[in-house]
Amino acid sequence: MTLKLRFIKAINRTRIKDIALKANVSIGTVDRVIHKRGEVSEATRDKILAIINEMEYQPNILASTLASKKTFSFALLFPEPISSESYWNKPMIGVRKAFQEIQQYGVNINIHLFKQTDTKTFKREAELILNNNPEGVVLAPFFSRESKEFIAELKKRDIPYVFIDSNIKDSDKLSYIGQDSFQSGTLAAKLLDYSIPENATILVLQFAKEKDNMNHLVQREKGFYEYFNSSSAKKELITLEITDPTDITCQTKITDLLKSNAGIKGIFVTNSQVYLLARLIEEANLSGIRVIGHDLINENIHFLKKGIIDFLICQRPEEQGYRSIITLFENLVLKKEVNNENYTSIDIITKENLDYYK
Amino acid sequence: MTLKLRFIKAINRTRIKDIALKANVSIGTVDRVIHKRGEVSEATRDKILAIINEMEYQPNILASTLASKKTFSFALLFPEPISSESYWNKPMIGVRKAFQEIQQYGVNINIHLFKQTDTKTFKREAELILNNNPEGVVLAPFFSRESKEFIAELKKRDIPYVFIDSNIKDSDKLSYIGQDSFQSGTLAAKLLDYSIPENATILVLQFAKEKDNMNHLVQREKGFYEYFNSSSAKKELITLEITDPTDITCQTKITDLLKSNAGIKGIFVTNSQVYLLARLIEEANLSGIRVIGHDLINENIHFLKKGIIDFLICQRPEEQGYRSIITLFENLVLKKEVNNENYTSIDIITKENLDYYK
DNA sequence: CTTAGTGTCGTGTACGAACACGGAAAAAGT
DNA sequence: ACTTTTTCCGTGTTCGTACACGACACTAAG
Repeated sequence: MTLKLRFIKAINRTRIKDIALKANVSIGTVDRVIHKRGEVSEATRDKILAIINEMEYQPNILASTLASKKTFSFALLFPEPISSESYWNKPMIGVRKAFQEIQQYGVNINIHLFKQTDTKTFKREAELILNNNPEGVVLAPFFSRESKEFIAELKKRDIPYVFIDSNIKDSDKLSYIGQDSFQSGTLAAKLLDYSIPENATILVLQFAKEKDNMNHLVQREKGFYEYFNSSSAKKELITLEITDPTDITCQTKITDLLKSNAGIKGIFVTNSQVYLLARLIEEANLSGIRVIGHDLINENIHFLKKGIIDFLICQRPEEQGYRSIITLFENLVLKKEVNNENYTSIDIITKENLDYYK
Repeated sequence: MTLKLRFIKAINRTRIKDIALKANVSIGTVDRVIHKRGEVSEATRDKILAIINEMEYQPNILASTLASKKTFSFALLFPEPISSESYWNKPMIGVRKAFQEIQQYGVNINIHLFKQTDTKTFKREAELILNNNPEGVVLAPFFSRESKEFIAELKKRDIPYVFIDSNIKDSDKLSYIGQDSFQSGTLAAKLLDYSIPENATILVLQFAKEKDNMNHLVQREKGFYEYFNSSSAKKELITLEITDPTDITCQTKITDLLKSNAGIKGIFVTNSQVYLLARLIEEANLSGIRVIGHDLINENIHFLKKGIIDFLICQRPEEQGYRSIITLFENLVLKKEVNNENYTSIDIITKENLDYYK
């Protein structure tokens, strides 16, 4: 049995000439119709359009971008990574990969970084971007108010923008690339619920220092509680907020709680700093506690392999970076329709499947 | 703060002319060197190569494929899907997506399907492929002996081939795209181990009728047992092989076992037909049993949503199909190096994160 | 010394689309 | 009726690369 996918190139090759011939006009005229450059009488335009339609003509993008000297400039507005191990390095990897693939098409990418603790740097970089007048923008709308000002200006200039990591509703965005934090919280809840005995206690740990994605943390927590509210699972929940996880008094506070309350069989850390907790557990030599946290960063991987962290819930930051650029590319260069919302998968990672998420 | 990714197009534009000028030769000569077409004296060739190297010249693939009238023909050799819901439809989706993206580059894809129950159809289709003399081949080496004959011939003709779904070791393949079945079994074991109380019993169900991926099933089972052998988990395991899951006597056999043995708190089905078991559980109105199976097919999704199936372990068949084609493309058209082994991630899917795996 | 053969290399055209330029025809102004 | 403006359309060149064709020099055979 043999199937074939229909192949266009050979047909496409002299397509425009064919159209011109059929319509009894010159190639230039067909050209003007395709590019909506006016300067064509309605009668001939309609005739040509009909023929184009009938022949199912599709332009050859290779030749098109080759001939048009037009170059596209994309701007990126990301938080500056705190360290070389930090979360925001990962989307950048995807961005670079995307760049490698599409630079042939004349796409240029300018990267702008702002400090997560300083709205002024955000404003300054946003203005720099506007000065460059790029064809498209990818931004992490970290500061809500400043982001809204920025996208208002982008909208005025008809520059499409893609949100990454967090979303702003009702904003005429081209697309949103990111994860559903609420569901990721619910998922964490289910895993913990399944993993520990009935009537055990769960500790929810909120490390609040790293302001990275504040909104996400809240959503995750909400999702987590929502699971236990709406299910029949009998678990007791304790919440603990640690403002400075590197502070020793805070650390002993956690250790003391764990030692004094033997009923705690599961711990949920709402952000990527679960490795700090894992370190405490290791030092205190505690066992029998299921630990779940977020993000595939090296410190976490270390404790996942050791078996101290049981589950990591991850988004795919590299893929998000990649997709954000590709989305702009598809819309602007290839002139395709793109999805308005693009949730990346919520991955569950354990020691066993870790190797296959790289 | 502003970073820039280096942008090549503007430089590339007149690159070849520059090289020709610097080497004091004609464009045609530079051309011959780049395409290794001989016909160039060693002295000039070395001189040109040095300059090319120094200038870090990279050809513009757009222009290249545009100019070369060469078309690439890829052949696919897949098992025929048993039904429209069957597993082997999914890689095809990815193949079609890849085709959409790369047909611009002059790539044509011929799809050949064989019957999973009939080695003769495999041989016949393999021969049809050889007659077409394609530039590259993607195959699922379903029948070991026949596959080896086939790839021996491909090797003789210097046609690169990519394995999908299962692998043949030491075969000079261009790449393998698929999952690690053993690890997926280990992962299933861990999830079940975590999800049920100590000292409970686990039932391993082997539906053997669908011969789909026999080797995979064995590997999965091995991985599953390996987990319990090497860990301190105290669980009793029962294995049951069902030759015909649609047969009523077999079905009652399962139901009776579950009813009589209340210690069974977890069930592992080694293939995608876990929905058959779920149906039985629903009909018998049993509860408190954790069920884990494989593959994101519609029937399984149905019971996952209902909460009867707790976990599905999935490979990404669409991505596998997509990647297999893209790998050939990158190697043959873009002349890139490609990975020799390409394990796709082993995803854990629950009711909670289901929506983000599409 | 001529001629055929071989090894080198330069020139010209093509791939499919984009767009500038300028010419012809039609419409508007004087 | 003649000029000017506007509308419409054909021609020619370009993008960066591939490759056919033929030119030229050099060697070996006659």
